Amino acid sequence: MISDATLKRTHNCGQLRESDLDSEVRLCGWVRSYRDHGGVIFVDLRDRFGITQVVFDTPEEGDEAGKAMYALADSLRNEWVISVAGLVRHRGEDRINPKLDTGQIEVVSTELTVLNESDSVPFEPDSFTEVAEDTRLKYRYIDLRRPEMTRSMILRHEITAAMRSVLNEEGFIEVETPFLTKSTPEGARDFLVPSRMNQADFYALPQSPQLFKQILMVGGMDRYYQVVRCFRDEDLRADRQPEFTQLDLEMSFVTQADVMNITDKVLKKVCTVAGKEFPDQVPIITYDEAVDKYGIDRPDIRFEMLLHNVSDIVAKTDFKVFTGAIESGGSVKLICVPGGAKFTRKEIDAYTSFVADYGAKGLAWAKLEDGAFAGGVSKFLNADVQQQLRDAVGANDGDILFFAAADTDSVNKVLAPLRVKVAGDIGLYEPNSYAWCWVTEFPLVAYNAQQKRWDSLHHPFTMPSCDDLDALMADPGAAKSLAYDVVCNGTEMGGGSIRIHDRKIQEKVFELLGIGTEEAEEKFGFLLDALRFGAPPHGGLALGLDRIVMEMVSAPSLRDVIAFPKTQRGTCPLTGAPAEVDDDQLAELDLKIIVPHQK
RNA sequence: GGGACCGUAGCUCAAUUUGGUUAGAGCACCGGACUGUCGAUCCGGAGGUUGCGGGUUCGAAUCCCGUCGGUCUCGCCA
Repeated sequence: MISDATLKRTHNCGQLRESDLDSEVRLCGWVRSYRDHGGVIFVDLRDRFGITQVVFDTPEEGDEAGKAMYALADSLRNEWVISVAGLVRHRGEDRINPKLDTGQIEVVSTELTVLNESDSVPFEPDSFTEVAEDTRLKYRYIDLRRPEMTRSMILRHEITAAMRSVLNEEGFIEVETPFLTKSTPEGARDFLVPSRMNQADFYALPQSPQLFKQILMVGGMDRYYQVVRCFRDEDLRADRQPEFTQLDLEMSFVTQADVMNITDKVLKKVCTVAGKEFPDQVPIITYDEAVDKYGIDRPDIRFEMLLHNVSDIVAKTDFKVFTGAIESGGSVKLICVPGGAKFTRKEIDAYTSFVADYGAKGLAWAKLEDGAFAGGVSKFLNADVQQQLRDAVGANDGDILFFAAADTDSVNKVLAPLRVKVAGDIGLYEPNSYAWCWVTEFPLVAYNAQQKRWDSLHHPFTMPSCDDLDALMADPGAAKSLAYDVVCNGTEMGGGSIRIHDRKIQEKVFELLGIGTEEAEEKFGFLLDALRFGAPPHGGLALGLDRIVMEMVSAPSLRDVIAFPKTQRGTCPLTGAPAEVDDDQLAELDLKIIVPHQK
C-alpha cells in the first residue's frame, strides 16, 4: 500500500534551482538512468517537466534506515517509478551539468519509495536511438516519454490553447457538431458506421463540419469555432492521417479579408507560442500567379527559382518535344538552377527519374558554360534562342536549365515538385525558416475530363466572385471564387471561403456541378432549407492543426505530433485496430461478412 | 491499384555485393567491481525460427518465387 504522503510532490522534476537550496522536497518520476559508483548512487529522475539528479550517499555507520534505503536504491532499474524525499543541495561548481535546467542542484535522498517496477523496456526512451516506427507505435506509452515526443505533445497543447484564446477574445464560441452524421457523395470516401436502430442505414463520420457550421451561422451563432476531428477514408501519407484535427471556424457578416485577418491573428499567436517568426503582412498571391510562377496552388516562397514559360521562344526550334507540345496547345516551361551546371550526369539522371514519378517522359536540360549552352538539348537551341532564353530567365554561366514540355497542367505538375526538390538539395533556403502566404482568387470549378463534368475546386458551397449567374453558366472555367488558402513552406495549412447564403445561387451552382434538383434535395436539402430562412452572409476557414504543429517542430511525419496515430495501412499497432468483431455484434447490426478476409 | 526501399538478439545495426567454420558489435538485460557520475566506467555472462512459406544447392541471412509487415511515393485525398 502506497502511503498518501509519498504522492504529495512539492516540485516537478524540471523545477528546482539554486534558489531552492536546503529545501526539503519530494519528487516523483521515472528512473531515466542510475549510476552506481559503489559508494554513491546517482539517479536521473524524469517526468514531463524535466530531469533532476537524485543522490544516495553511503549511509553512516549504524544508520539502519539509511542502509535499507541505500540497498533499495541499489536495486533500482530504468523506468521504475519512484517517490523521493530529500534535501536540495548544490552540486559544487565543477559538477554542474549544463545540459539540465536543474543541473546546478541535486536532491540528496532521505526517503525512497518504489511506486512501481518496470520490466526492461523494449527500447530506451532517450534521444539517441532511432527506433522503428511500428515498434514506437506498439509501445507508444514508452515512446511518449522521449523528450521529442513530450515536447511535441506539450507544444500541440499550447498551440491549441493559443488558438482558443485568440478566438475567445475575438468573440467566438466553441460549438460541437455531430460525429455520427450523414454521408456526403462529394469529396473523400466516408467512414461508415452502421445504425443498429435503423436497419441497413449508415451514419458517416464527418469529413469536416462544413454544413453544420454554415447552419450554425443561420442559427445566429455569429462566430463559431471548434477544434474538431475530421475523418477521410483515403490512402495515407506522411502528412495524411485518416483522422486529423482542424481548427474550424465560421463568421457571419464578414468579407474574405475579415476571415484572413482573424486567421493571421491566430497564426501569429501560434507562431509566437512556438517561438517562430510570423510576418506582419502575409503576402497574398493569386491562384493564377501561383500556378504560373510556382506551378502549384501552394507555393513554397522561401526561395525564388521560379518557373518561366518559354513557349514563345522555343516554338521556333526544331526540337519536336518542344514544338509538339506547343502545337497541341501545351507549353514549355523551365526552371533555372543557379550553380546547377556542376550537376553530374548521375545527379541529372536522378532528377530525371524523380520527375518520372510525376508523369514526365523525360527531363530536358542544358548547362550554361563559357557563354554558351552545353549538353542535353543544347544542340536544338541556336545562338539566338539561347540568348533569348538567357534574357528571359536571367540565367548565368554555371546555371542549368531544366525544361518540361507537355500540356500546361502536366508541365506544372512536374516542375513544381522538381523546383522544391532541387532547392532543398542545393540549399536554396534556410531549413528552419518559415514563409507564409495566402493564395486567393481560386477558380470556382475545374473541368473533370474523365467524368466530363465541372467539379468544385473548393467545395460546392463556395461563393462565386461574380454576380452574373448567366456569365457563370456560359463560361464556368473562367469564374473565380471567394476562396482562399493559407500556405506555409509549400504546405497547405488551411483553407476557406465565403459561402453561398442565397438559395438561388446555391441551386445554380449545383446545376453547374451536375447535381440535379432531386439529388440536391436528397443530399443537401437540409442546407437548402436553412438558406430559405434568413441565412446571413458568412464565411470561414479551417486550419490543419496537425500539419501546423508538424511544421512548427519540423517533424518529418504527422505521426510525430499525434499521440496515437495510424500506420500507413490505417492500423494501430497499440490496440490492434481495426479488428474483426463477434458474429453477435454483426447480427445485431443486420450485417454479414460476405468475403472473410485472410489472416 | 502502381512504383521504390526495408525486415538479422529486447532496441539500433554489421555480415547479403562474391552462397562456405560456431551469424558479430553497441545499448538494454543478469552477475561482479568502483565514493562524484550525468548517454558513467571496468570485468564477466546470458540472449538468434536471420518476418513467414516454398524452391535452387553438397551447403542459404545471402540466390529465386510467393506471402506478411513497415516506410516513402504516384493515383486518390471536393
